Amino acid sequence: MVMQAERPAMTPTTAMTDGCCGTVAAPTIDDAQAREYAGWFQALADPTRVRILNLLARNVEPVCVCDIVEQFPLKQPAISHHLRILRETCFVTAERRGTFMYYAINRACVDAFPDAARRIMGL
Amino acid sequence: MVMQAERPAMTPTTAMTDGCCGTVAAPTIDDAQAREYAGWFQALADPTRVRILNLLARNVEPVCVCDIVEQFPLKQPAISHHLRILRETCFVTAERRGTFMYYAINRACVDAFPDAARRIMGL
DNA sequence: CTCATCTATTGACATTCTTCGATGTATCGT
DNA sequence: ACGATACATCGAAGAATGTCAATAGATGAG
Repeated sequence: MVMQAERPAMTPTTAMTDGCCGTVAAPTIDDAQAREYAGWFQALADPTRVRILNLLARNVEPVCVCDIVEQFPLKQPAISHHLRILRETCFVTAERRGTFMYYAINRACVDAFPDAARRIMGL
Repeated sequence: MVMQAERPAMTPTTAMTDGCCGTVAAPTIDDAQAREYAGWFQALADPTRVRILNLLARNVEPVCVCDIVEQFPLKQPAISHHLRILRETCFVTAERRGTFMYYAINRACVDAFPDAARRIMGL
């Protein structure tokens, strides 16, 4: 007969669940919430979107698409695509002025961002 | 002859660059740094990884892979894959104890995370 | 050494993402 | 109404990602 390898003891924590070889605190984030957070991170998981958001953060006044396109080596449809993703995750807002679309950072959403990090990683 | 549409005036900001129709502050994050930040966000852009990180954050003591596998509806190779991504982005650390691998949150890296958000979005 | 256990890696497959060119839509000026 | 400009959307190609089954590597017991 072969013995199961012994695991060192662990200090107790709250909200325990039985593990295959010990006792471990389960995650506090359910799958739905994890998907939401992952979606937010996903929106920032592209260098172009990071830089677009940084550009908008540095401009108090909204910025039009043509001005954004000029700052990147990408064509207008690609920039528009990235702006849409940032809009759909509420990181930026869009506003029409004549034929121009003006994008601005959405402080309400961006300021709430660190809370997610805190809830996930317990910062 | 067709006139170019007029754009409303914008308030001056620092570090100006000429835009197609106005003046806009350029991003302060270069492409290399944006790629690094995007890589960090990419590592968190999956619900399973978010929950794994949350699980590890809630356990002061390192947790072995089998205990992690038990908390998710995924097979061990998939969990191992996610752990590797979290390890390569320095969010977690790994340590061997016998045949078991123990994973723990990497506070040094996680605590530095909000700084990135601040640098990008000027929080 | 040999076997059993725990974890990592590989290969394959489906899905999603990024980008582009082409086209559609909205708005303004004439 | 017409044409021009600014932006969004569509369709497609190539790359990257997530998952599993199968396999390989590492470690400890006997």
